[in-house]
Amino acid sequence: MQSPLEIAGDLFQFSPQALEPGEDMNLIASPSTDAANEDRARAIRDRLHDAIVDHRLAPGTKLNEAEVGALFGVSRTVARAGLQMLAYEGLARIERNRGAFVAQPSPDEARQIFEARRSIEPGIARRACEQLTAEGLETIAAQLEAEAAFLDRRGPQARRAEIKASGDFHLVLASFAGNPILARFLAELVARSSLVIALYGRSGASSCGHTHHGEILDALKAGEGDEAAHLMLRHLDHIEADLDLRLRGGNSLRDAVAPWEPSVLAQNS
Amino acid sequence: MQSPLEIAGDLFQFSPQALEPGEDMNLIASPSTDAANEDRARAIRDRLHDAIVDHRLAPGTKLNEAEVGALFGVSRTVARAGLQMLAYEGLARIERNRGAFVAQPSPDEARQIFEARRSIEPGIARRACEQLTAEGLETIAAQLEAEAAFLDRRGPQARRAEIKASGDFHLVLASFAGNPILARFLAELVARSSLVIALYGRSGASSCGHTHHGEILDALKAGEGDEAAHLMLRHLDHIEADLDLRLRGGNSLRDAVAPWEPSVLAQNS
DNA sequence: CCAGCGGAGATTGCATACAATCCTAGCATG
DNA sequence: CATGCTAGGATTGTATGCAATCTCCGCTGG
Repeated sequence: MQSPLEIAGDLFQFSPQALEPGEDMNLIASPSTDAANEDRARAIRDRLHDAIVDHRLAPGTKLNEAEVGALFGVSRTVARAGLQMLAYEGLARIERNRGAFVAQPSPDEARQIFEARRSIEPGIARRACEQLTAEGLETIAAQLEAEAAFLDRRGPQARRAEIKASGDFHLVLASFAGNPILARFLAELVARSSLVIALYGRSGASSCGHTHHGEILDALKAGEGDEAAHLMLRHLDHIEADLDLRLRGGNSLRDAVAPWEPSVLAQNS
Repeated sequence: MQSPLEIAGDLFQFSPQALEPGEDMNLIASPSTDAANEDRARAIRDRLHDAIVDHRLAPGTKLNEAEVGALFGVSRTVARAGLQMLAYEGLARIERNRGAFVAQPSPDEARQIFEARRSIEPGIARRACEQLTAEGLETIAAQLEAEAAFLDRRGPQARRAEIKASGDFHLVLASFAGNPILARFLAELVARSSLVIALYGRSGASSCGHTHHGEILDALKAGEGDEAAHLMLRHLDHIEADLDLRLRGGNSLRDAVAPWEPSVLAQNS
């Protein structure tokens, strides 16, 4: 029997970007950076992050410390650190004495995620518009093309790549707003949105999303920040409207009885 | 020689809330929650978090794993996990093979922090206004009184408590906006703001801040969400205007030469 | 047939040990 | 005096071991 992790692990091996048309303009990524230089926990987090965002790891999947460690050739200590990072970003949930699982955002959480995006992303679009250079516009346009390239393809691989590219559009845009902190918040929200879509997505909203992205880019080109912000808001509304957030029968009883969302507000002492 | 950590540790001992007038309505806090129930890493994070926000731990302070572990009676493993949490929230910075330090936000980061707050906090105020109940208003009013109580006192202890209470006002308000995710973002920003004030704060802006808080509460009482949002924006502008963000001579050459802000955008793979 | 129980196996929580790296101080050398 | 070099100690990075907890499955008794 092959574990879900190994399946996702396979995809790690023959580099997924081999099938990505325009993978190299992915600015958010650390191109040749020393990112994985010698931070193995972060490398694990990055791989799992991508696997989750790509829907190669389904919500609820158990992330076994020993297994993760074995997959990446490190001890449980390092694997654990990577999993804790994921948990902090809301992509995984760690239950004491039970381990880590890919997060399963509740409908409520899903609404919160999109509300948060509506709160910050129009402002990001507006600011990006103000500070955007010619090359910045090119970068965004390139990202859009990469996205488009996947629309014409068939198969689950292309679908996954399309979802990721669609999210990356938002991240690339945010990277030009000149505020790394907001960009990080958005990165978290986009990643979690991917989980939400995996759980509650209905149609291929992505295609509509792509046209929206094109319109936003046009507004940016025209230097119309307010219009870009407005379009972004509409775009987010549209994505959320395409979700089916009715509480469907939970898979496990444990989850149904779980007291609340795992202590999101228990922040301060 | 007594280490900075021990000094802060002393304050841990004779519970600082002993001198807080209205400490028990601190809703963000987990009152009797099982928070520290059996998550010792989180407990450490909470204590250090408070110590940093209270300015008991100065920016740049070394956070030695062994020392932290000894202070809390746990092994380095657990201490390390707590420090990693702090790092993820931007309250600490971890350098490979060098360890953890209380973060020292650069002027640029400081601007980003306040820009981010301006991005999300007016919306929070507006939403809180919509959803606010009578008891919610009371809770906020109580927080405001607690804040006021510190204004009349002298001494560094009261000053610290005042700063913390001032931040808590924003957090309590956010807790009524019905979006734990945004509340968590804001909690991070408020905590980092405290660091910024420690580094670049000029006057006792807090007193002005308190009158602003009062005006915001009035707007909330009147149900005028837009006014509350506007006041919030002005309030944030005011706080930031009271900072001296001129690049003052860096303490250490190492920091001055440090390549960039430690990989905030190196998020995705 | 089903609820209750118990023990084996699996998995996590944590402490500790060792290796790798860094920092410091002292000495030598120009 | 300034610079370079080299132990030695201190600190972090990682693996591993053990105890605590959970999960699962078969058993018993009703």
